[in-house]
Amino acid sequence: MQRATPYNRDDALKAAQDLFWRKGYHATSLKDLEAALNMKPGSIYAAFKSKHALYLNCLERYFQDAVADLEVRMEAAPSVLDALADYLRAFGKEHLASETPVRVCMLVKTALDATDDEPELRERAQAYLANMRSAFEACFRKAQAQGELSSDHDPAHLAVNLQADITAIRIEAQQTGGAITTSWLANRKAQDVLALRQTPDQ
Amino acid sequence: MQRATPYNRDDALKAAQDLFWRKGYHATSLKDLEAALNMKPGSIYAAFKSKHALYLNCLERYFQDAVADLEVRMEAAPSVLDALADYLRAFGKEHLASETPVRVCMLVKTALDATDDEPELRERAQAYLANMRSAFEACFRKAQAQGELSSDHDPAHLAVNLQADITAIRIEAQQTGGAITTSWLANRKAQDVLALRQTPDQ
DNA sequence: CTCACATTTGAGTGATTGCTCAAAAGAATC
DNA sequence: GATTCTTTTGAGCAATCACTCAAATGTGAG
Repeated sequence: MQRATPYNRDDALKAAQDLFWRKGYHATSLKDLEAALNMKPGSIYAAFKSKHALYLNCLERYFQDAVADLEVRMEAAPSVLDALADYLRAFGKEHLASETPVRVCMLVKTALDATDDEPELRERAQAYLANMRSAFEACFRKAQAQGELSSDHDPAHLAVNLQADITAIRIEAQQTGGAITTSWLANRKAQDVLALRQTPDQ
Repeated sequence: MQRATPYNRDDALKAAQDLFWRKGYHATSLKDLEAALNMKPGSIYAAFKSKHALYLNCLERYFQDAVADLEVRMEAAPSVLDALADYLRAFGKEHLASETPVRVCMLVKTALDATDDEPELRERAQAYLANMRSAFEACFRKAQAQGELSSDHDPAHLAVNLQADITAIRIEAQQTGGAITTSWLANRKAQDVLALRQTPDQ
């Protein structure tokens, strides 16, 4: 009986997240996970307790990555609206083979896929999505504070709209596999964001 | 051994479609189907051959209903753009308990949920979605023919955008269960459609 | 009523599901 | 090197999966 090198928790979570993201909760079997994590069932359960708990762990990881990505983008950009427009356009870009292809947000996919048998999956996904929405709302508030966005607009509403546009672009991206229609759609939605900018002192 | 009354194929398909639509392909077991269709496994397989084939049958049914619904709406409306705007707003309306609640389009859900193990499900769903997109494109062409829409716009692009907006509204509707944010979003996207209308003889 | 046919039945198929646990293997301490 | 502790192993668990088929039951023709 040979022993594998002790598992690396972060590598395992990353692999599990990618697998769950691609196949969804129900279609992913423990056999699949064993292969992806290179771990035997006993090790998986010792480390993550259950398939359910492992999924929740991956979901949280995904969410935190998403929040971090948005924060980095916002800090680096001088203009909020430009940053959001770039954010949208990024989903429309064809990705190289080495990168992760653009897929539907794992939070959205989870919320859609979860059945009444696992209410916790849906609830957590929706909670994370609400959190992301608040982050977008904060972006628009910042744009207002910087005089880039008229105070006539409701940041909460704009956040709803932005999240909807992102979801739509990503669905288009996943289904077409990065065709030109996706980049066109992303550009169009990005223009909608930029059109919010108020012409100064008019 | 008692015998049930012979099954009604259309009723059974309707029940199966609703169940598949709600739970998705993987999460729906034959036990679930037996209960929903009130049929024993043998009868189900005699009538529909397999779970896979039954799902494809339901998907086609769903698609044909969707096409028929759009056609009815377009025939009844004097203005194409008004009809499309109404179409969008309809997804934002809170539905009464007796009606089917607004859910994510079954075609989209199928395309997202399908794994590489069942490529046919994904392919068929995407083919139906492409067909719907063509129908939207035809609507915009009709609007151009009627002078309601400037010929500057590309109907194919507008169709992509419209389909994206519909998907986004329905996702919002399903997740919030028909909250006011959904109707707000639907109204906003409807306004985008109406904004395409060219002011005559300007 | 009798017989031939069509349809439903439901126990049961092998395969797979998520998951467990006693034993084996390495690491750490003395 | 002996002992203790931690971690991995993988055969195997009960339950469920999609699915089958011989027998039971209804239906229609003569």
